[in-house]
Amino acid sequence: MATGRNHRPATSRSRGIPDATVARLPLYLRALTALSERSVPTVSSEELASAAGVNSAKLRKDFSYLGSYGTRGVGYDVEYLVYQISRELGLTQDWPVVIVGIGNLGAALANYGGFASRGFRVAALIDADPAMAGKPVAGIAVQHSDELERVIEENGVSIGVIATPAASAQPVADRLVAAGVTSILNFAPTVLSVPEGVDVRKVDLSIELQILAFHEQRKSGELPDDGRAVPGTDIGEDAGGGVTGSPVAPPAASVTKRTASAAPAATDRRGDEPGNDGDLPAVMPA
Amino acid sequence: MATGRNHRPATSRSRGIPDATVARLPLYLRALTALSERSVPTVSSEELASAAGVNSAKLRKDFSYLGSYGTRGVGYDVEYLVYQISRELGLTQDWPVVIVGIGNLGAALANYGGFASRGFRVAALIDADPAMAGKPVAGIAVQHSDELERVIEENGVSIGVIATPAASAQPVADRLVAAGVTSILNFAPTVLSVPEGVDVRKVDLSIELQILAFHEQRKSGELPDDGRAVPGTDIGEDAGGGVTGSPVAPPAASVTKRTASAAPAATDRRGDEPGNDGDLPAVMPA
DNA sequence: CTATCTTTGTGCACGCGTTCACAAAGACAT
DNA sequence: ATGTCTTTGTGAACGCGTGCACAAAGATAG
Ligand SMILES: NC(=O)c1ccc[n+]([C@@H]2O[C@H](COP(=O)([O-])OP(=O)(O)OC[C@H]3O[C@@H](n4cnc5c(N)ncnc54)[C@H](O)[C@@H]3O)[C@@H](O)[C@H]2O)c1
Ligand SMILES: NC(=O)c1ccc[n+]([C@@H]2O[C@H](COP(=O)([O-])OP(=O)(O)OC[C@H]3O[C@@H](n4cnc5c(N)ncnc54)[C@H](O)[C@@H]3O)[C@@H](O)[C@H]2O)c1
Repeated sequence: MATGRNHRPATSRSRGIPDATVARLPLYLRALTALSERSVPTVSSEELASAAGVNSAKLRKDFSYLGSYGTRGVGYDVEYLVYQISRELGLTQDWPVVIVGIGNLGAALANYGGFASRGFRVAALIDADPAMAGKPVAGIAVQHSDELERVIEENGVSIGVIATPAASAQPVADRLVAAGVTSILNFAPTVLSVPEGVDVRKVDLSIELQILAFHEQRKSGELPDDGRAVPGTDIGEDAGGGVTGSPVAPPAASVTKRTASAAPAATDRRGDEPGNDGDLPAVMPA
Repeated sequence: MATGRNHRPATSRSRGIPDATVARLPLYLRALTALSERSVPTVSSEELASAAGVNSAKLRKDFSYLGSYGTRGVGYDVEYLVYQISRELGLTQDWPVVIVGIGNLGAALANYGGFASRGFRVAALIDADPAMAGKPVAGIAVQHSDELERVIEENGVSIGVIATPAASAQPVADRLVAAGVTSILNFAPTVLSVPEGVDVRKVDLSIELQILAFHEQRKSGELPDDGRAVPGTDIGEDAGGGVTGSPVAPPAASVTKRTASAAPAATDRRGDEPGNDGDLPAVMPA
């Protein structure tokens, strides 16, 4: 999921390419680029789908939204398809990008080669720390936040990347938008509020890990139901596991007659067995 | 959101929580944690939904999968909900994690505080470069790849993070899986092939930017070649981004009578309008 | 030109996810 | 108790995305 979006007609897609398809185009493009470098002239939907890690029917349907670029009995012309997808994604033009917040992550992003190779050009690196100003990162001198608006306007930047601490993300986003940016890639763990017409996509490592943890818990616990899954991973016993600290207070009655509703909660759970309300020592958040 | 699903029969979710909901739980948890720190006792679905950037009806339905933890006429008990969601996500236990590939990105990840704050503990940092061995990154000494299997087994690691170059990703994934890892977060731009039962989530900056570029292109009104102009979105934008270079080579008839189909492609495109922002997952299962 | 084989393009059905809308639960006042 | 007001929990409708299955297009061989 991308962002904390709120605007969205929902029934607005009257002609465009489905969002799900757009999200896969870069995947196909990557696979096609690899084929192109090996001078492979054509590929079947089956081969390409396999390389991209998707279902071949899905791939064909995706391409059908772009038009009929394949040849029955043969497959797709690699070079031609690379061009068509690039064009559709808007990669046939140069996209200047600004990265705001040149800390650990921002610096890594600035050094990332995947930028330039796809038509994205780092127009500027911005940081609020005066001590950073002038320092070269990835061959580009970091500029102070004061330069933000000027840089955006002078370079016609429409895409901004936020890699500042969470607390600064919204203010930075506001400035980016005010200066003309209409697309933001946010790495800070916060929900950004932006005006209609501005796209925000977010990348949150913490969320990804939590999703993995959820599934991991099911695997080890083996109980699909309500979960008081128990540790003891399948693999070699976990020494490190176990209860460490106890940042979070156990359920317990914190307010009102919560105590009552804690047990009765079993009344609604679908197929699960009652009497659980499992209470394990809590370890976590902050 | 969570769209492309591959393994995980989808139907196997039996009485489980929908994937889309699982993906949002961390979002709710973050918002709730913030409220908790401000000692707010209860929240209504409306308030919390707003803080998490989602629709209130969706939030209520999401919570309904966990059970009936709200009180009509009042809302949800913050502390209680924090605990329930943490438990459901498996955050009440400690998850040791290994990061493989301590380069620009790997080092940034190692320094990321969002790890520990959610119950994830960096058990080890692994890199193939002998020169890196022993060097401390984020307070932890980097270990050579040879130690990979031992570290995983000794710590009962079940979650691995790959931050190596694309070419090394698959081999690293194979070793992780062979050693017992069953969940992988992949930052390398490659499709990983893993056995059934192993979850892989990927984060690809390049793909995110390309998706943004797609929408950005629509906003600026011109659909190169085949498509004609589209009504401007809203924000009086300045066609941001001056067209500079042309990263991608033009079509050119490379095979057969391709030249003909270039124009006729207009036959299928219907009319559409922009405005929609795909809320697809920034990260998809792979 | 006809037959056969390959692979695309897509109609169709199905299931997940989103959203609306409202009955009912409970808080609170009288 | 009874009534009013607030907010949850969820039934139901709907749209999107997925994947099957196959007719048709085109290549290729005879
Ligand atoms: N490091 C990671 O792997 C990682 C992973 C996921 C998310 N994040 C998130 O990314 C963000 C950055 O992480 P980091 O590890 O690089 O942090 P960091 O502290 O190393 O860097 C933050 C940088 O932002 C600058 N900054 C602060 N306020 C600013 C402002 N208003 N304008 C411009 N610059 C400003 C600071 O000077 C600093 O250089 C954080 O929100 C973090 O939660 C980081
Ligand atoms: N830097 C970014 O912002 C960014 C963004 C998106 C994706 N990525 C991807 O993340 C990966 C890492 O990027 P980076 O900028 O940190 O690269 P990098 O070259 O700085 O670091 C890669 C590290 O991996 C190590 N390595 C190589 N092969 C290995 C192996 N087989 N086992 C263990 N370690 C090995 C190298 O020694 C090096 O330290 C790349 O695949 C890149 O495409 C990076």
